[in-house]
Amino acid sequence: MRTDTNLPKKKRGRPRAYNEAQALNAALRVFLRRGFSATSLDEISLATHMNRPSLYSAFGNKKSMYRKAISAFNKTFFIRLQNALFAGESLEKDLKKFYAVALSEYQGDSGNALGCPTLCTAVIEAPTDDEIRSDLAAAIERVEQMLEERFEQAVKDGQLELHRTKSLARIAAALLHSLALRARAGLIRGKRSSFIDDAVMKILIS
Amino acid sequence: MRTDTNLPKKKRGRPRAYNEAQALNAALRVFLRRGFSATSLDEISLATHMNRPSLYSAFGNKKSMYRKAISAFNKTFFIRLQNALFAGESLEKDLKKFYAVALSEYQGDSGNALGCPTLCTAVIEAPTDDEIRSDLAAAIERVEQMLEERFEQAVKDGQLELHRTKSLARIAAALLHSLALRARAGLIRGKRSSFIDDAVMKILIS
DNA sequence: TTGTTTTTGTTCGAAACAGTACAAAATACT
DNA sequence: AGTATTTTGTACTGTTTCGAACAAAAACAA
Repeated sequence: MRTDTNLPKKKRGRPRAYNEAQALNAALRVFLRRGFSATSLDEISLATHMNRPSLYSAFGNKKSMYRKAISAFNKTFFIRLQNALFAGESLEKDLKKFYAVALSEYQGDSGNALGCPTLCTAVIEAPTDDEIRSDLAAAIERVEQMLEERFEQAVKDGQLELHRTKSLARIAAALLHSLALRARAGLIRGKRSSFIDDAVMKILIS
Repeated sequence: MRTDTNLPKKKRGRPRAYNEAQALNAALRVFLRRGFSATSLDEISLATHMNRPSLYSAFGNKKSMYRKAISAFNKTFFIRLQNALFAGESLEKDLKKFYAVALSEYQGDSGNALGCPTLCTAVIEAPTDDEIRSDLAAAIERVEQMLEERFEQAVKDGQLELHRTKSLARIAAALLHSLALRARAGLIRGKRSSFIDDAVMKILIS
C-alpha cells in the first residue's frame, strides 16, 4: 500500500489544491505552538488552507494528522542531526555542530522559541495515548542510539578513551532534552547556548 | 489581604465540605496526567468532589486553579529536593539523593509514570501563555540555583575542584529535565536510573 | 457531449466546554 | 426562633469542538 507517489502521474478527478508535504508542515507549526489537545481542526484548516473534510480524507482524524506531521518532521530533522554528528571532524566539533543544528530548530526564526516538536508536545499526551507515548519513546531512543554510535566510532578512532558509551549517549541526550525545554521556556537568548559548550567539554573528559 | 488562615476560626456560614490543600492536590493529579488544556473542569470537579461553582469561588478560573495547584506542589517538592541536596554528606551522595527524590516523585506509585508536574505540563502552554511560561522559567532557574549553591559549597568544602559552578549546575539540571521526560515516556523501569549514577560521576570528575 | 472520478466547500448534528445565575442548605449570631 | 452569612448543588447559556453527510466543482475518458 503506497500512500502517495510523488510522481506527477495525472490522476482522473479534480486536482488537489494542496501539497501534502506543505500541508503537513503547516499543521506541524500549529501543533508545535499549541500542542495536540489545544489545537482545533479549524486552526489547522486555516493554516493549511484546506477545509476540514479535505483534511480528513487526506490524513485521517486529528491524531493521525498529528502523528504524520511529527513523523514527517522527524524524518528530515534526524537526517540533519546525523549529518552534523558524523561530519567527520573531531568528536568535539561534531557534537557542537549537532547541538547547533538542534538549537537552531528549537529557537525558530521568529522571536519566540518553540522547542522540539516531538519532545515538547508529545510529552503531554504520553500518559493518555499509548501510540504517541510509543512514538516519543522511539524518538528519544533513536537519538540516543545515534549518539552512542558516534561515541563508539570515536573510541575506535582513538579520540575517546574507553567508556560506557551508552551512559555517555544518555548524558548527551539529556543535554538535548534540556535544550528543547529551556528554549521553549524562553531561557535561551541567541542561537548559541554557553552551557552546551562546557557540557561537551565535560563529556569528553575521561 | 490574607487568602485563608489555617486557624480553625469558626466562620459564620455553611461549613466547607472540602479541604483546600487536598482539593489542590487532587486537581494537580488530573492536570499532571492530562495537561492543562485537555483537562476539563468536570474532571477536576469529579476528582475533588467539588462542583464547578465551588471550584470557581475557591480558586478562580481554570488557569488560576492550575497555577495554584502547581505552585502548591512545588513548594513542598522544592523543600524535599533541597533537604536531599544539602543532607550534609558527600557531594556525590547528596546528588544521588537529590535525583532519587525527584525520580521517586516522577515515577509515582501506580504503574505508569507521569514525570514532573511543572516540567511536563507547563512546557506545552509556554508559547501561548506568558504567565505559565514565566512560572516554568522561574521553576527551572530556581532548581538550577539550588544546584549551583550546592556546588559552591562543595568547592568551599574542598570536595570539588574549582569549576564554573554555573555550568555544572546547568548540566545537573539537564539530567533532571531528562529524567522527567524519560519517566513520562515510560523509559525508566524501576525507581533507580542507572545513567544518573554514571552522570553524577562524570560531573564530579575535574 | 456525456459519463466517471476525485476533490472541494457548505452545512449539519451531537457532544463537550467554560463560566454564571440562583435557589436550597447549613452554620453562627442575636 | 429568627436573621445574616457562607457554601452547596441544580440548571442554564452561548460557544467551540470533532466528525460526517452531501452537493457543487473540476479534471479525465469515451
